[in-house]
Amino acid sequence: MIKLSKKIEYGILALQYIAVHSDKIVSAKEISEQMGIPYEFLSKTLQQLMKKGLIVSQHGIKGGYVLGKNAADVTVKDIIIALEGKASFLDCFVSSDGLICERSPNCTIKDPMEKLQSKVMQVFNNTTIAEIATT
Amino acid sequence: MIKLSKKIEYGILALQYIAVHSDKIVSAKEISEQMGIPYEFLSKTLQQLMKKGLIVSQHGIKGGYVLGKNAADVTVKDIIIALEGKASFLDCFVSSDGLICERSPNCTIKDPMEKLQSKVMQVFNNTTIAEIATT
DNA sequence: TTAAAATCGGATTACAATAGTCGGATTTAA
DNA sequence: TTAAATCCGACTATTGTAATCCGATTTTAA
Ligand code: FES
Ligand code: FES
Repeated sequence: MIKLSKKIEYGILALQYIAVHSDKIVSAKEISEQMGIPYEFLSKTLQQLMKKGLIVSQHGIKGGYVLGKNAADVTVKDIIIALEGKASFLDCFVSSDGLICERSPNCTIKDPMEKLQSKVMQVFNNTTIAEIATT
Repeated sequence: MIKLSKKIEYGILALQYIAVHSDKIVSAKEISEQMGIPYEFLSKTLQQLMKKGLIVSQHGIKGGYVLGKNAADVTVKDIIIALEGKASFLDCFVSSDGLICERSPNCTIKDPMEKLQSKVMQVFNNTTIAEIATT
């Protein structure tokens, strides 16, 4: 299905929460409770976002997370890539890893599908956490 | 993952093939062989498209499929809905079935996400089989 | 110095969706 | 009457998602 995964959903909710409460450090526990997200799963998601630099972590008691970059510079596409590694519609369109579809040489839908994909990615790339946090 | 399912991929490939060969009736077997799609799975997919009127079937020997409507009037969104029932990003955004997300009453991402979704759906709705078949 | 509260991270499990298969019934042209 | 096709339900296999478990490490503060 053309559906955003729970992980993406949680990631957006968390980033939005962190952006809204940018005056303090927020813990995974706080986000989990306030947003109704399973704690362990959320922790994993936050750790991934941290590794990609979207948020910065503070260890130890009184620790938690703050944004790693300006909310206006974090797009939904960034979040998807941070949490799922890539954002592409068809496996054969991921040119980076050496995947070659058996239809590839003379595929009849490749070009139009790539166009479609790039249009959708533009949409994802034009929606930022700042927008989501203020709307 | 934000990925089109094989079923959608096969559906697009098949519809495009049928559109290109609109001078004749094409069988599931022909599409299967020409496009490299598992026959049984493709058959199921074609039957679904038939039920939704995107293609018309002809029983018996010398049977097969032709388009059920003008190729310019069949969008990628139509195909997704025909094969997966709906096209939506988050379960809580499917207002038709009575799903209510526990965050729903005062959800902080609902509005911006709905906007995002409608933009993406516009893209899907602006790409037709006619375009895919001729590009 | 010690305890508490937090992040970190690997491994594992449970569940759901996708992808594909099988067997048989029905239709239709030759 | 036979062959080639659609039709249809049930089934299986595989993958991906979602969630959990357990322990280690870091840091603050009493
Ligand atoms: S290249 Fe794989 S379907 Fe076109
Ligand atoms: S209504 Fe479900 S996440 Fe917003």
